[in-house]
Amino acid sequence: MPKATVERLPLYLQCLQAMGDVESTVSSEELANTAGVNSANVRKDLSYLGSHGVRGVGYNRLELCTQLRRALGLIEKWSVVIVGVGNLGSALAKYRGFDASGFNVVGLYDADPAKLGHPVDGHYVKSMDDLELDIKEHDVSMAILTTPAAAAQSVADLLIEAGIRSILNFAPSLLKVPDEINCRQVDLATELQILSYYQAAGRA
Amino acid sequence: MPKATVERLPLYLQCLQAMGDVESTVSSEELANTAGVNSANVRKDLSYLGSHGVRGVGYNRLELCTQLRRALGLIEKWSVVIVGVGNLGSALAKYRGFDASGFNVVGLYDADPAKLGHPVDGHYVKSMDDLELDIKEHDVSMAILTTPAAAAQSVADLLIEAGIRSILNFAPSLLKVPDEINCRQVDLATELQILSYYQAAGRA
DNA sequence: TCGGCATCGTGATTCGTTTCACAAGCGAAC
DNA sequence: GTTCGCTTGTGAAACGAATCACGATGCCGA
Ligand SMILES: NC(=O)c1ccc[n+]([C@@H]2O[C@H](COP(=O)([O-])OP(=O)(O)OC[C@H]3O[C@@H](n4cnc5c(N)ncnc54)[C@H](O)[C@@H]3O)[C@@H](O)[C@H]2O)c1
Ligand SMILES: NC(=O)c1ccc[n+]([C@@H]2O[C@H](COP(=O)([O-])OP(=O)(O)OC[C@H]3O[C@@H](n4cnc5c(N)ncnc54)[C@H](O)[C@@H]3O)[C@@H](O)[C@H]2O)c1
Repeated sequence: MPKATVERLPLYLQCLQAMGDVESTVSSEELANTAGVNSANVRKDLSYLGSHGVRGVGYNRLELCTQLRRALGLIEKWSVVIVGVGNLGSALAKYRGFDASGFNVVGLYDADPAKLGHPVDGHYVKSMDDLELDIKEHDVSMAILTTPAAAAQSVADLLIEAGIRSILNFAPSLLKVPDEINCRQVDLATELQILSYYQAAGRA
Repeated sequence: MPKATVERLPLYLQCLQAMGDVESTVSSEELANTAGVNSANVRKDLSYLGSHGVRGVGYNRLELCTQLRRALGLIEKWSVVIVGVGNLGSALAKYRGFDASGFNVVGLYDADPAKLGHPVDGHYVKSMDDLELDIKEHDVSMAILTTPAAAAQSVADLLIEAGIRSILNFAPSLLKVPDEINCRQVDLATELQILSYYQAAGRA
């Protein structure tokens, strides 16, 4: 499946869920409008799911949701750990929306002894020493990385060593990871800088 | 300038800054390696800056930084407001890294009366009623939106009405904005779902 | 001063993605 | 049962971006 398609699937899912239960069927045109893309693009994307829409009618909304979830691997619930329980890490830990999307935060870890045992949203912050065993024991394969940039690479190495297969990294630091490890970078400063470009350019 | 290029410029800037002051000159190959892209791609990107590297030598690191900042519109410092001072909003408010990237948080706003006047990192949370005047008075043109999804669109309308030209939206809700408004979406659940796809697929 | 080497800048090429356009298919109405 | 209108699925075309390949060019050492 094309990379570009994969990156749109969550968007479709979100749009479909936001539609409420009123509509039982949805056309590519309709979905395209709410998602802000071209309707042919929607149809081509959905065709990769082996999805069978009904000509003249559209797609069954609930069935399509299920197919999207299956394609995204969201049928099973993923266990996730958060490493680096500072400002951002605790905000993420408190976020209720992950559950709804198919993820379950099972542990918070920090290197700072002052933070250990401190409760954050029902979880107690644990030591980095517990990380490896917890990951192996609970078969955790995803991690959210919110340490300072300087620590990010070494923590990532640790996580991979412990068996983590996917990392969502918020530290502004490019991680060097093996090919078989999935890694995505979320960089807020970068986003603002891109906005800055367009705003500065638009004014010129 | 191609969209794809614009989205890489902040990355280059970040890499160059991370190199420390040791190197005064850097080749496209070197930058490409640290940024994880192809060196021809780097050269083509930089050529849009009218940047003049020196054949046989490379680019002057500091000069290149300056050119990148200029191209991104980071010579001037942008004032930013944060609307929705909950978990995520306060984490962002406390973040020190924005200053370094060329942004200055000048105000925090929330609709919840219980939050008003509460101090977050030197700023007092203000009422939504103050928003419009503050934006106009201080010539603020960028906003970070961290309200619940249900409120996002109406808050965005308000911001645009008040004169905001760029919005960084964290709420999982597609904003409908006029063409001349720059808007970027950061959706953490989406990121995790994309990771989920690759992890589930890789295992198959 | 000159030659060789490293690296840039960029036309040509390849690749992936988006968009177009339309035949095929389905349901509803009569 | 037949017609009509709507929507899908998909080949073909257009587009944009990444990569290749190499000529042009500046530096440095002999
Ligand atoms: N806070 C934001 O809004 C924001 C915005 C953009 C980017 N970021 C990035 O996200 C990361 C976290 O930001 P923050 O504001 O939460 O910082 P923070 O300093 O509040 O939190 C970092 C946490 O990581 C822990 N830590 C440090 N080294 C560690 C290690 N080796 N192993 C485990 N834990 C370790 C610290 O004890 C601390 O609790 C940073 O890289 C920052 O650049 C944050
Ligand atoms: N916290 C996270 O880690 C996280 C992760 C992913 C996405 N998000 C999204 O970011 C947004 C904020 O998340 P959060 O966890 O900080 O939520 P939160 O509930 O802690 O904070 C939301 C804040 O917005 C304020 N608010 C509500 N309506 C408002 C309005 N009309 N005008 C101004 N302010 C208003 C509330 O008073 C509250 O302070 C949500 O849309 C959430 O889906 C958050």
